[in-house]
Amino acid sequence: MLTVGRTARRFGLSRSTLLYYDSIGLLSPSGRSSSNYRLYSEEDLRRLELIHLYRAAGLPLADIARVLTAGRTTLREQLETRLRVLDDEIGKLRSQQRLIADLLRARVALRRTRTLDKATWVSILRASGMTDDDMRRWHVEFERVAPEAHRDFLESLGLDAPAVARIRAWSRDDR
Amino acid sequence: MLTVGRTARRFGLSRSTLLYYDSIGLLSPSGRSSSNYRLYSEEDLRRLELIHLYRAAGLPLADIARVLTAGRTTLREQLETRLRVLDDEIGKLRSQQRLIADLLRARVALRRTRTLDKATWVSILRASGMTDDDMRRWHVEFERVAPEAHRDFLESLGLDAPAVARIRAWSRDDR
DNA sequence: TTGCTCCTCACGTCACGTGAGGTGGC
DNA sequence: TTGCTCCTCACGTCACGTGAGGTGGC
Repeated sequence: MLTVGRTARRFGLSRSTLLYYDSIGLLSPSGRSSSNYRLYSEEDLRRLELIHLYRAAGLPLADIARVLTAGRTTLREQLETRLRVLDDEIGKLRSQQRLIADLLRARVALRRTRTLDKATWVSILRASGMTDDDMRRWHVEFERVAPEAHRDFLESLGLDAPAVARIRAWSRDDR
Repeated sequence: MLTVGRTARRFGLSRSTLLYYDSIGLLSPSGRSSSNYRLYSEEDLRRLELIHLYRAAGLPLADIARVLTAGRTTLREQLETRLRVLDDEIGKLRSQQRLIADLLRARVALRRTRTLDKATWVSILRASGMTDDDMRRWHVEFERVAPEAHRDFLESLGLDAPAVARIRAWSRDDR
């Protein structure tokens, strides 16, 4: 029977983590000492071992609780779901990386040319998740609310007068 | 001058996001209508554009606030820092993926052999970040507190009696 | 007596989302 | 009058970390 501190140290966890697990009912030590200290049994430790393992896989505590009471099928499902979520999360972080790379490169370009070019701008928007439709809506709104600023912006991208005019007309087009 | 809802829609943000930015002083609309509606000016929108961009790069709002008042050097630093943090985060998620892959493969193996083998177990522990020292400490504690369970566990990994005895002796060795 | 570990609240975190209850504008 | 948008609180989220104030054990 181990106290909180010892149990925590053995698993490389903090005491407050174990207190938290107790408070949410995920892992309540099966005993208490005469002085009301939490005492973790071998079975508690086996349970904690599993919790620790699934946490290392990034499963939320609520899912872990479910897995521990339900069977292997649930575990497999949760792990497969987590695998997909991880793919997603990594994808998002990757796009943040690409965006930052673009921004840093754009700043280098900006040092040379004093301005962003259209390709860089568009790539930045795309990297942040903007679709063609989003961009269209963005132009339309920009043109509708602040046409001068819109023109100013388009020119700042290095577009020539006809190109600016074309985009603005397209932005005013209904639908 | 745009209201909150319109501004939010234009940027694909939620109203509550803008209310939050206002509450923490990151972006306070420069005007209010007669009926106390928030009114965002063109300058506000330009500021929001930058905030949105940096958020898409994953910068925390506190850092964005700093970047907006400080200069390009700060921006560059923050972006480079963020790039390193992203490397780290992606690395962690990748190791979670590897761990899950191991767990799923282990379950397949388990279906065939009714047990985990040592290599799989060790790879799982490694994937979850355990070092040799951690493992050694783990064995020592296990042996110290629950020698029978320790033996049981070692045997469950498919180790033969001499191997189990060797590991247990090593676990009792001082230091 | 001095540390060390333990106990139980209770608040803070980060970036919002979600009501609750109520008031203007078309 | 009916929607729609707006307003200001205030609480919830996720997994803990960090005191605050106090009590056992070696």
